[in-house]
Parts: sequence; structure tokens; C-alpha cells
Amino acid sequence: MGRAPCCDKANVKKGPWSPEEDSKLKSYIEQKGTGGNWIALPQKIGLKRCGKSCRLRWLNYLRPNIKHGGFSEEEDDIICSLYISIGSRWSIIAAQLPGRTDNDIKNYWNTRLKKKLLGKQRKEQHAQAQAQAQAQARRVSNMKQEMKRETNHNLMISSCMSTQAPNYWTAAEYSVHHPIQVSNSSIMNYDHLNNETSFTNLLHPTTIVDMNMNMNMNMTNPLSMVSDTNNGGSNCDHPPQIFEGFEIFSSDLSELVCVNQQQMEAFYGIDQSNGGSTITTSTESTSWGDMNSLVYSPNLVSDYEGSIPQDVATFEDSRYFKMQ
DNA sequence: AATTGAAACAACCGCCTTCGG
DNA sequence: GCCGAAGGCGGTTGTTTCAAT
Repeated sequence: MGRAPCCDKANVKKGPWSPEEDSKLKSYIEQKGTGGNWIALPQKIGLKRCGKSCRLRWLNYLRPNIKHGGFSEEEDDIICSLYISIGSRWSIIAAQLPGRTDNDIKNYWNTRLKKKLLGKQRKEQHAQAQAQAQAQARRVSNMKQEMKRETNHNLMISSCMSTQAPNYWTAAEYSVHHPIQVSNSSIMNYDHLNNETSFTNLLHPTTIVDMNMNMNMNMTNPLSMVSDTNNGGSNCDHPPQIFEGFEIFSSDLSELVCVNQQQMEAFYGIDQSNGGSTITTSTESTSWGDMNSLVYSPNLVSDYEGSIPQDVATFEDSRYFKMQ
């Protein structure tokens, strides 16, 4: 037995609102208000609409002082940094942007900002990867030359000492005597960590130790370290699945959002015991600033680092954030 | 000019929370 | 304390618009 519908679906009009419907709803609410009952409202004014639909229409479009489109850079920054901090809590984000609705911001994020942010991230990552690839190529080239020299040298020796077997380096021997110096972990392969290994986990000190121990094992695809989008092994309760289709960055960002969410909640002392999340101690967790800098412009984030909690805390009640 | 695919936007759906009886 | 109605919210889908071919 399902829940009773909020209205008679058969007698309710769906789809885009006509100007007549808009003006009916607007003028009624402006004159008499909603009467505290959205469900009854459409009958009162003779609209064949669901009460919820009327509410949405009013809140998102008919309400005075609503801005549409034309998001400024500053608003972009606010949305991005808040999203990083608290995730997809659009109503809270909207509360920080006068004249903007949660629906508007949500759509704007899904269609533009997400891509913009990821594009930025991807560019930086690409540049970094290229630099590393070049450095690696140089090292390999040097190795080859050295190998060649030594081989020639050994051949000379062996030809001089014809009674002895040729003294070549085996691959294993060569690797022992010529360890490849890897300066940056991002070009390593972390296949030895299972698929569920999250970016967060990778940033965890103990994981880094583990990574270091395994560093000499493999060197392949730099991107293989990125974990599964669906957050299999994360301790995050429900990370936003916003980056579907962005295989490379998806889990990095969603994990970061998740971690920031936890930090945010920890900041407010929200009890996560029933959510399965574990707040780490300050020594365990990666620093707040570090995490932010991985995702977004540090100066942007630092601008909001201090202001977000207070701003958000003043928003309506303590629905999301337990007041201190 | 027609077609197609992507992007943008509007609206709906269903779940969760709140509130009043 | 329980239950149901209503509100609120985020995710998703449907429609329209626009650009590329």
C-alpha cells in the first residue's frame, strides 16, 4: 500500500504553465497569501494544478525579486565553494544567494558549473601529467644510454676475458642497481589498492605509508588510482553522485565533497553515529586547507572557510546544523 | 534547409521531515 | 506517542533551444 497522492492526478494539469495560470496564482497570493495550505490553493483559485506544483511555480518563478540566469563570477565561486563544503544542499546554497532559487542553482550547477569546475581540474591535471611524462621520458632515455654504455663496456671486458660468461645486467639486477626515481605519486599505478580505495583514503597518512611501501611494484596508468564512482569502500554515508560520466575525477571530487561534508558536520557537532560515518581525529584527517586546495582555488575557498559556517548556521533553524 | 545531438531550463516525482490532532 | 496531511527538498525527466554537420 503506497502513500496517498497529494492530489487527484487524473484531474490535474501537468507541463508548462500558461501566462493565465501564472497571473491567477500570482495575483491571488499577492492579495491573500497562500493561506498556509498549498494543497487547497488551486481549488480556491480555480486552477487545475497540484498544490505542490503551485508552490514550486511561486517559489521558483512568480515570487518577487527572483533573478534568472546571468550568474556572476562571484556567484559561481560561492556555489562552488559551498558545494564543496556541504554538498548538494541546494536550499542552503540558495539562501546565500539572494534572488536565486534552489532549483535554479541546481540546474546551473548540473549544466554548467560542474563542467566548468571539472574542466579546470582536468586542465591542471593534464598539464601536470604531461610534465611528469616528459620527465619520465628523459629518465628512461638516460637509462637506455647508460645501459648501452655499460653493455658495450661489459662486452669489451667479456671479449677480453673470453673464458668468462658475458656479464650483462639482467632486468632484475639492473633495477636493483638503477632504481627508477619516482618523484610524484600521481604517475604510479595503485592497482594494488582495491577499486574501492578512495581519494580520501589515499590521502590518509597510513595509506600513504602503504603506498610508499608499494611504490616500487608497478608503474603504469596514472589514472588507475581513481576509485569507483559509487563509493564502495568509503565510510561516507551518501556522497553526491554528481560526477557520473566524469570517470577520472568523479570519485576524487565526490569523495572530497564527502569529506568536507563530514568536516562540516564535525564542525557543527552533528552526530553521525547512525549514519555510519566516522569522524576522524584531527591527526588522522587531512587538513582542511589541503583538501580545498585540491579541488578549488585556495584563495576562493579560504575566503569562505571562515564565513560559511556562520552564514550557514544563521540560515533558518538548526535543521542541518546543530547550533553550538 | 534538414537533421541531429548537446545544452539549458522547467517541471515532476518520490522520499523525508515537520506539525497538528 | 502515533498517525496522517502538508511542506520541503534533491534527484530525475521531459521539453525547448541552439549549434554543428
